[in-house]
Amino acid sequence: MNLKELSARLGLSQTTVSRALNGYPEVSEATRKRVESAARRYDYRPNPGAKSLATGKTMAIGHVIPVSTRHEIVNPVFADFIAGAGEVYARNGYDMRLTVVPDDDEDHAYREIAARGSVDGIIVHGPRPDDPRVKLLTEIGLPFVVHGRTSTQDETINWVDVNNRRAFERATNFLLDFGHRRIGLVNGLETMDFAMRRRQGYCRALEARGLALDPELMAAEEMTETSGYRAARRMLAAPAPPTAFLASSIISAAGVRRAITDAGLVMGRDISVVIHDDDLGYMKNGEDEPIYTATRSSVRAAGRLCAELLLDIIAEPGQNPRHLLLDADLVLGRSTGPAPGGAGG
Amino acid sequence: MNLKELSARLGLSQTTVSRALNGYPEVSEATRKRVESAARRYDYRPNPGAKSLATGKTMAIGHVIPVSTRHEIVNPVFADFIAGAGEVYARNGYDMRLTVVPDDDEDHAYREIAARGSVDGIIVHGPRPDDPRVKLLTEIGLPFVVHGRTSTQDETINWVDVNNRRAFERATNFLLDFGHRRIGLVNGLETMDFAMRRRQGYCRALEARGLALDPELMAAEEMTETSGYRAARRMLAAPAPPTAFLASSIISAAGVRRAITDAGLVMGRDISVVIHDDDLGYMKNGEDEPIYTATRSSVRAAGRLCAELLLDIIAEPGQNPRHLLLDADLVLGRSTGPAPGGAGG
DNA sequence: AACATCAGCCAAACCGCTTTGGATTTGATT
DNA sequence: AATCAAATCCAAAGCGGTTTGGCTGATGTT
Repeated sequence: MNLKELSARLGLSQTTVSRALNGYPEVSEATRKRVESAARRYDYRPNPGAKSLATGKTMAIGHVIPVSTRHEIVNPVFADFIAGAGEVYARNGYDMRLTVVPDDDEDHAYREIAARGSVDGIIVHGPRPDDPRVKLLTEIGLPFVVHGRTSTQDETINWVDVNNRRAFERATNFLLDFGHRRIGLVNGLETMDFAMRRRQGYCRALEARGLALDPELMAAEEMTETSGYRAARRMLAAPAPPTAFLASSIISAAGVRRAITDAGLVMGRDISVVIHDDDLGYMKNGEDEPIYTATRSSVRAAGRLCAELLLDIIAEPGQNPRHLLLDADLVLGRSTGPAPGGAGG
Repeated sequence: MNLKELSARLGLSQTTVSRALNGYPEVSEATRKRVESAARRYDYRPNPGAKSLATGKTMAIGHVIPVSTRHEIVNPVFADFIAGAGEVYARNGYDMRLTVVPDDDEDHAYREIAARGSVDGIIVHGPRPDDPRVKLLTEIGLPFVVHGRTSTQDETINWVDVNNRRAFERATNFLLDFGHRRIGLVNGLETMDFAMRRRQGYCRALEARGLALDPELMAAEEMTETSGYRAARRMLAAPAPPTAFLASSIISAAGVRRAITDAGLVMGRDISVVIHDDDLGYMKNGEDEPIYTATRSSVRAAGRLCAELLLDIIAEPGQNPRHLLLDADLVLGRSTGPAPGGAGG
């Protein structure tokens, strides 16, 4: 069923039917009711291609999902982020368009998407410090929101981010207060902006207490169980092993935990662990009481916020850039305790 | 840059330029070269809306991602599945369109997608036994491939599935051969077709040896760490605890493992664990040597196969229904051993 | 009664592409 | 030289919507 048929059946012009359905005032309430009920009866849906051609809007948002070229993995937070964003799109009649791309080819993918003009806006995932995609999209003039930040051009663009530095500074201070002096950082790849900030928070807390930074206690790898395991095992095997770990995700924390168990230690008693918890649906940090002490910030909520912000920008262009800096909660779990034989807080 | 401008610049008609770019023979090689180089120079891309309007094809595939209404979780295998399918789409110039939907509203979502006609085909996720979506899509005539099976209409439709029954039957036999007699099944929700088949495989193996089925040893919940933990803890606390577990995913296995550790037992020594391993990129089952003994089948590969099959069907309609039944590998890890004090295999 | 106003509707143009049905030119054939 | 076929190219008609610029008839004003 298309517009032509529908209007023929109604004995009306296409103009009137289109206007009736799109809420224009030049149509009497009586006819509008009649048109709407007919549209429902015949299950009429405007063809999206035709509509986009006529209006210039595609009612679609593009997401580019980078796949790590090195390890063929796609970041597991995407599932939750997408779920959050998808909710918002569904509520607003928007479509989500996904492109899966090796992470060394992202620029090309964005350029491609922009040139084809098949979306009204883009959400940028996994920004690097000083990310070239930002300049690209700004030049093109395609509305976009960055999930995370890019360090340099922050003022001029729209983004939603967790206050990663603050979160890790707090987590580190928490451990320091417990008397821990050697804290192992099991971070994500520090080519990612968020991982860089987390390390900054960690370092800042240590330096504020006049503690030296030990490169042996800082790992930066993909956030997988295996990487977490390897990093923690290496640190634990060193002459001066850490008494606590700070892990960048609940998944790498699983590896950290395995290394701890392997070493014959008990988490929460012999050794403390604090994680950053993205509050993933399928990887909850416990139920009522958290398993791990954590800095927590829901990535699904971030997805929602990014999508809402983007739709808002599309609806009302020309606003000043907007930023949402979310603070992570510090939740207490059973994975932390005083440093064994430590000096105390 | 659109066709009209491009052809004006070239001093050719839109017809000729369009034909040159789409590989039609009615155009001399010389002009084709000229057109192609101009298209490249001006970075011309045909407008997808216009193209789809003119051709009737959208060059897009729809995926509906159900979100559990009960626990707000989206199945973590999607990330990998989508990565696999996305590769194939990218190679073939197709777009992926995602819709995120509460899992009690999926039918409506499919109907909506079909009515709007914004995709050339659909991949059906998470089929239930005798799933109504299959009938719906068949009626509508939209090409589709099911990831998994629906038990009843299997012969008439296209699907890609792992031989789940066989996999779990083999896994159970493996444990039985080791002398285990009480094996706890930590399954996914058995409203899912794949989970049902897994239980069937488990039961069949037990019955083949004349062993009674104990409902206390069968759990069927969402495949989260927490659910796995709860199920395993309950079973371990029972009067006659299991000496082995069969877990439906590496994530619920993490919970099983936590319950085992909590009970003061050592996995692989005191108690055995076999898992089904979807070979998720961010949740690898070890590196060289698997952590868990597992039935392994890459969900990412399944995504690739589903997409390839669907594109094939779209390109050549009217073929007989095609089925791909993938066999899972049984890989040996360090999580299994003989039943303690058991009768031996 | 003459005129302006306005609500309600419509015909036709347009969005950017593909494709049908010629038109023109070229080269070979007789 | 006349004829025919093949090779190239083009104008125009869709595809299914939205939107511009009228047109008509009823109402209100003077």
